[in-house]
Amino acid sequence: MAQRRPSLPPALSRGHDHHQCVHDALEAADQLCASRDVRLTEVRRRVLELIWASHAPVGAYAIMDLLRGEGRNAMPPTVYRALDFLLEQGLIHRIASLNAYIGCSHPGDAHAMQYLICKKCGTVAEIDDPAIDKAIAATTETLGFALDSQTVEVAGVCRDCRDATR
Amino acid sequence: MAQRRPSLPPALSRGHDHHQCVHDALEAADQLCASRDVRLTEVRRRVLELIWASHAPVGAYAIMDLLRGEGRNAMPPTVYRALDFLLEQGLIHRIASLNAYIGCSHPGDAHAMQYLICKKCGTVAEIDDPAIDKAIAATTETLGFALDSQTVEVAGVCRDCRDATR
DNA sequence: GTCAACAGTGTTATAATATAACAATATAGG
DNA sequence: CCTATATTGTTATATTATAACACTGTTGAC
Repeated sequence: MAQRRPSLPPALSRGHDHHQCVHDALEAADQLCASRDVRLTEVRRRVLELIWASHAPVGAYAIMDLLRGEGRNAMPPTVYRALDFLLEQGLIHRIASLNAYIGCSHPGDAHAMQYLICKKCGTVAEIDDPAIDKAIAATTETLGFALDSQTVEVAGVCRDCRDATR
Repeated sequence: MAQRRPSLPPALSRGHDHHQCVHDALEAADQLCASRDVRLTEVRRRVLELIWASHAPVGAYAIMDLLRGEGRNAMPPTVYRALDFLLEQGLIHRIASLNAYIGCSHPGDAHAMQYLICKKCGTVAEIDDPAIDKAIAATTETLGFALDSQTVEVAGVCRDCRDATR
């Protein structure tokens, strides 16, 4: 039974209340931007909301199409500027291997960038495993490499998708 | 003194015999392809050699320009096909965060994809740290995530570049 | 309030990376 | 040699991202 299993990140928990996810993310974004005295304008907020529409990463041009579907005359720079802002503020992350963007599940907190990417359902779950972090820090230390940032992208099949094919 | 320091991957060892690197890589590629009964054609071999020209990753279009400089009339598909072949055979890797390609330093061996990317000199060193590997395997296991492939891209400044600015 | 300074957005054009589709050629095996 | 298949050539186009400059809205000094 699901509740007996190790606790999953919301993204990997099929039955989770996603409406709550989105609500929390926007709330957190509002507060974070307020506290930093930066402006979460309408375009930026809407882009963030569209990205949070699912836990699968969304491409910049997909976002653009969604904005256009809403009657906005969005051109690439509009979208990329919003994405740049959200990236800078740590509200979203870019998944390099997919050229796509996902909402950050714990903005404001310092954290490594570690992602589990399900090849079946497309979901990307952000995890924060100190052991991975430490292992990387230890190795770079040994090699005299000054670590700035690290990204771990793990591709595979999530539990729900494995269960579904049984 | 360099010789007293922990041993570095060749890519991060400024004084290393790079001609030897290239030679070894091509030799290994020849043997690997022969043993697998696949053809390391002239284009493919030349692309591999161009990628090995440095330990910094090279973009597909840069390779194309180099081929053209040699009188070949290379178009994008030519380059991408060669890259696809080399990727399939594990002779090169793609650095997703840079959209660029580097030679694999131990083709044929099963290995994780772990890269140290120096922001100063552009060098990318492939490392193989079992601790990182294990930490990732442990976490995915816990979450019921079936691991297919993993990429670790660490950005920072390599030892030589740090030393150089002192 | 008004105006200047700056942040944000609109708009046009283009750069950089990658693939589709089909024709031509080279290679290996019968 | 000849056919099947792998490889390469060629043209066109898709996808992702940025440059450059004009316009608009917001904020703070006065």
